[in-house]
Amino acid sequence: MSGQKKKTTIYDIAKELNITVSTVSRALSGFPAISDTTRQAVIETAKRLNYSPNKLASALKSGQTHIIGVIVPSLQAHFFASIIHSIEKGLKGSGYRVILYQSNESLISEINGVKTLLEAQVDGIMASLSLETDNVDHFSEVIKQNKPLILFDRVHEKLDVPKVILDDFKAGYTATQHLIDQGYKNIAYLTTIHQIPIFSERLKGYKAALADNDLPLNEENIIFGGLSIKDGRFGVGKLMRLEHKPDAIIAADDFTALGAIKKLKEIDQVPPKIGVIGFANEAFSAYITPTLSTIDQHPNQMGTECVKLFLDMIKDKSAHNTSTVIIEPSLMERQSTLS
Amino acid sequence: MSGQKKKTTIYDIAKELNITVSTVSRALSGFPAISDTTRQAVIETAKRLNYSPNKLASALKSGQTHIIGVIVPSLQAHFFASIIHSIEKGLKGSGYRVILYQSNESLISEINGVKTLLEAQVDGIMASLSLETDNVDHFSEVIKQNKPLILFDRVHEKLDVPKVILDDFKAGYTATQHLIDQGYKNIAYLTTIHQIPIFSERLKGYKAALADNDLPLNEENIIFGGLSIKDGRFGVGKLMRLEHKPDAIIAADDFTALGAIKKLKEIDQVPPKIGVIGFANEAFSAYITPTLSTIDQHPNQMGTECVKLFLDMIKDKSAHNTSTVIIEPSLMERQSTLS
DNA sequence: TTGAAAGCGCTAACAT
DNA sequence: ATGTTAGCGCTTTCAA
Repeated sequence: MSGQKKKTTIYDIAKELNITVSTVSRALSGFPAISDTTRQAVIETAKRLNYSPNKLASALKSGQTHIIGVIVPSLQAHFFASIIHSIEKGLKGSGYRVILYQSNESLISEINGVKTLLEAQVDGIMASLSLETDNVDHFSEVIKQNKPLILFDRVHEKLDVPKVILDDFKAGYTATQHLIDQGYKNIAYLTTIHQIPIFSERLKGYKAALADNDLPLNEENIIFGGLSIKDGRFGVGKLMRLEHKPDAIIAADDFTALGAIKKLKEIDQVPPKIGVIGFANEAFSAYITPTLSTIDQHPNQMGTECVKLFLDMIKDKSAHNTSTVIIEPSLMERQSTLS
Repeated sequence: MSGQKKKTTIYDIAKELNITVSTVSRALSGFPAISDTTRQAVIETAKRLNYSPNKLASALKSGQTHIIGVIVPSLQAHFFASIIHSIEKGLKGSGYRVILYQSNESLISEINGVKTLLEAQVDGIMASLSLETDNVDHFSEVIKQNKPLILFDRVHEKLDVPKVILDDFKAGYTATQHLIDQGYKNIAYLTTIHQIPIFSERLKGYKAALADNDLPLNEENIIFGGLSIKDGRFGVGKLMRLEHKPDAIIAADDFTALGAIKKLKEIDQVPPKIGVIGFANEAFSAYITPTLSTIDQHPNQMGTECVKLFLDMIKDKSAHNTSTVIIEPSLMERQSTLS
């Protein structure tokens, strides 16, 4: 049974044509100093023998896999799925491929991801950190191996590498100013307990906007919890028990905002009666009722910039690139804040 | 400059301990006939020298990469993101990893994907076909190489391999029967022009349910177009121009259903006035207004079954496994059909 | 323009 | 329990 034919290698092609493997290798890889006849013969024979190159062998020898490892917290968030999409699109034609790793918002899993990708000999890594990531030592090996490392969206100051981020301060400021412009005066804020920059920057923007508009900052209005539909409901529950109830709510992501809206509808405070705005412009945000105002984070632009940075770094390995690309957030005005 | 230290290999460890690489290799891979002292020394030295195995070399030698290639049409659909998630979860602890490839619903891209994955020497492939895929010759090489190939959701009859699918006939039947039970009598159907089984099976289910309930089948009611929000709006537009307007609409996926709902709202026929039901239970379906009735396709169960099949096939390569796992669809009754 | 040969890092049969 | 050695399939230097 079985008798599984061995796969065709360049040796088979060489033997078939009475030439050596080096010639075959050159012909196949577009080496210039090869006669046209030889090249044609090789290509024709390769096709005839159904040859498929073993990239493993080639990578082992050349030290380049042409694979980029990308680590994201989760594919379930449309935002990250979009970034991946634009990274792949941007890489088209460059010869580089992506291999994905989901950390599932877990630090341990992220550490494992870096290890796995490094063992797979990726040529570089792009990563967006998990919510749990407070320490980034696991990335130092990437830098030590002199492989391009690029951080996007969820970054860490301790890592001196190129980054692509949103202007999160501005995002928070814009959301807050928008609510104020709509006439809301007592604005609450639902965010995560995790100390990661994008969220604390947004919060800073919120505080700055309040101050710039001479509105008091009420610490009770800031709820530190999780980010999810459930947490949104829970947060609203907490806020509604306050003596001085807020008239608008900023949620640190759209899922939390969605939960907030659902709860508000139940207690008959349907937005924009109480205003709600989120972050990320998730897939559902334009379709719920009321439609959800939010801050678009331009994932496609982020992906494109990551690719640009990566290709630059590959081209000039020596240049210690630590540029930070900052993407401008956009306000999406929808029904949930239109008072 | 640079002076980039070369990476530690098992040779470095061997030299350090005055033993040979084979001993090191054995110690590291858990080979039994190794003295405890040696093993300890090797492990300790490996850690000290910051050794990281080169899986490429190991894979080249052993012929096994322990990587599975997974091809999906798109990560933007929550359904596929969920399947990926459960595949990764199911693989945990098995030593296998996933590398992802998005076909973006393009046949050419899918062909390329198979080629790329094969060149990367994956140990097997799991795939869900693109809408354009009417010919599956590009998978024959996978079979020829005797590598496990598993199809899920979007399958093809010409491929005699294990499959994990939804009972799509039943899904279509259930959706239709549900509408009939709710009192709808003239049910339209928005689907894709692409001839792929899941959609034609659903349509068959629809026709069967009509017949079983002695309702006439009106061919005008079946619109063949694309699947997207835009197509949903467009489909409704077409239907509303019919002499005998339908009182309910089945859309072949939730995105199309969403488009239909948006259009219906604009023309003041808000569901459930005209009933709407979709397929896939996408992330937004429970949150739009009205909430969208749909058929849940149990992506997590699908992923789990794919993993089971794969591990079975790896265990027993000789057994020609062609079992088809059929997942039962579940009706999600929501507001859009509650008359 | 082509060939010969070394070697990327690892595994595993065969020896001892 | 450990050592020796021959590759896995490919690239690339050096030589012709």
